[in-house]
Amino acid sequence: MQNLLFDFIEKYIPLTEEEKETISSLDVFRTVKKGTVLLKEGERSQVGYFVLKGCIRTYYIKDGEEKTTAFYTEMEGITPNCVLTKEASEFYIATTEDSIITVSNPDMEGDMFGKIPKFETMCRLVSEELLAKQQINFDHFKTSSPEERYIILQEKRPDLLQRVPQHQLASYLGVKPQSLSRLRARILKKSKG
Amino acid sequence: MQNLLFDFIEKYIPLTEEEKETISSLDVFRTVKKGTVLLKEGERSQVGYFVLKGCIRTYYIKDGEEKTTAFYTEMEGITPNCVLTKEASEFYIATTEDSIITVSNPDMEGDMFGKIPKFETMCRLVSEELLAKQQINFDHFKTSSPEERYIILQEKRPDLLQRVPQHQLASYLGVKPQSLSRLRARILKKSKG
DNA sequence: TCTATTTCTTAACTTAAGTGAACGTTTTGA
DNA sequence: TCAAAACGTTCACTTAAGTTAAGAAATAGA
Repeated sequence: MQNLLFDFIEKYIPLTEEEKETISSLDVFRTVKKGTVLLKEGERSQVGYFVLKGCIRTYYIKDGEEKTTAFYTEMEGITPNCVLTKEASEFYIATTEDSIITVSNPDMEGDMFGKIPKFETMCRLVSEELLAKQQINFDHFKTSSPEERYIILQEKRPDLLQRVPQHQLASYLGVKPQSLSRLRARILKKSKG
Repeated sequence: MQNLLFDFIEKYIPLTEEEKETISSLDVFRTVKKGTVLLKEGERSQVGYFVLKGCIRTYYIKDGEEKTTAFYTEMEGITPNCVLTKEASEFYIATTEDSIITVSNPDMEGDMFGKIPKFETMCRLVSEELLAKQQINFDHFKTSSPEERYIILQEKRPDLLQRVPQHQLASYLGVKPQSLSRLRARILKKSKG
């Protein structure tokens, strides 16, 4: 499992065996059961997550309803806004499957930056890359209809359609579950002719 | 004008006079007339922008129509995805006002990281912060109606409503210009009672 | 295993956004 | 300065999403 993490890091920077030891010694791996809530609205968490296996999602509760806004699967991670702002979190984080994740906090990051300076370079590169990707994602979302978004999701992350409940997908696509059902029926009908 | 840039950087890291000299020597400031296209779809640009004064926007051309997806005003910046991926840009960047901006490329960044190591820390912090903010923004967009988005924009970035054409705002809010007109009329009617 | 709960789909109705067109206003550039 | 283009609003009509409700299917827990 550690190798998955090293592989990810080594896409950005080379690691010596010694450095791998240093990372291993941090003991960041956690096994988490499906449905576990990792962060609640209102909490002031100081930890970020990285998914090695499984899936976690972020969601809001608005007017008593869950609104799922993001899914993080293998080799994706999230540092909740509240870690940076030190304010109460606006959203929840929970696993949607039994998962293996890493849990880290700013102190550990600081440690790492001291021991492996390249590590900060990696974090910068990852952030910059995610920021740019995220912007493109948002752009596509704004310029597409729900139906187009669904079709694009089918192409880009087909696994999500299988592994995640429809009602969570719906808010991810910016519509109500009923609209997602309808929209899927519409697409199916079109493809049949 | 340079002081604006130093003030921004010093929110993240302290700068000595010598370091300020180093930054100044890079000669990154540009004065740009309203409507200037800084990046075109299909180009493989290697530069990022940071707005000191004025406003720039990113837009796509889809089905022959301009779709504006983001505005960057004072003390905001963008590194287009194509700089990182080295692929052709999907979008355009243009000024919406006469502006003063900085223009930088990865080589200059590398230079700076060598001369002022703290500079990389700042870039990491800025990216991390933007990424988290961006995520929250996207979340709010997904979980709101166009009308709610407009009202929130009125509160959060009232200047945009004044300084930017309606049809550009419309796609920024995820609707057609006609819908924005209608939606504004609807809000006005409600507030009058 | 069997029940209770959650999830997904369908349907009828309401509301709002998309579309195409018209028209007055503003901006722009020759 | 003046004509052409771009812009913003309104309207009538179409299409799709929100809402409320019901029922079937899947899931989870006792």
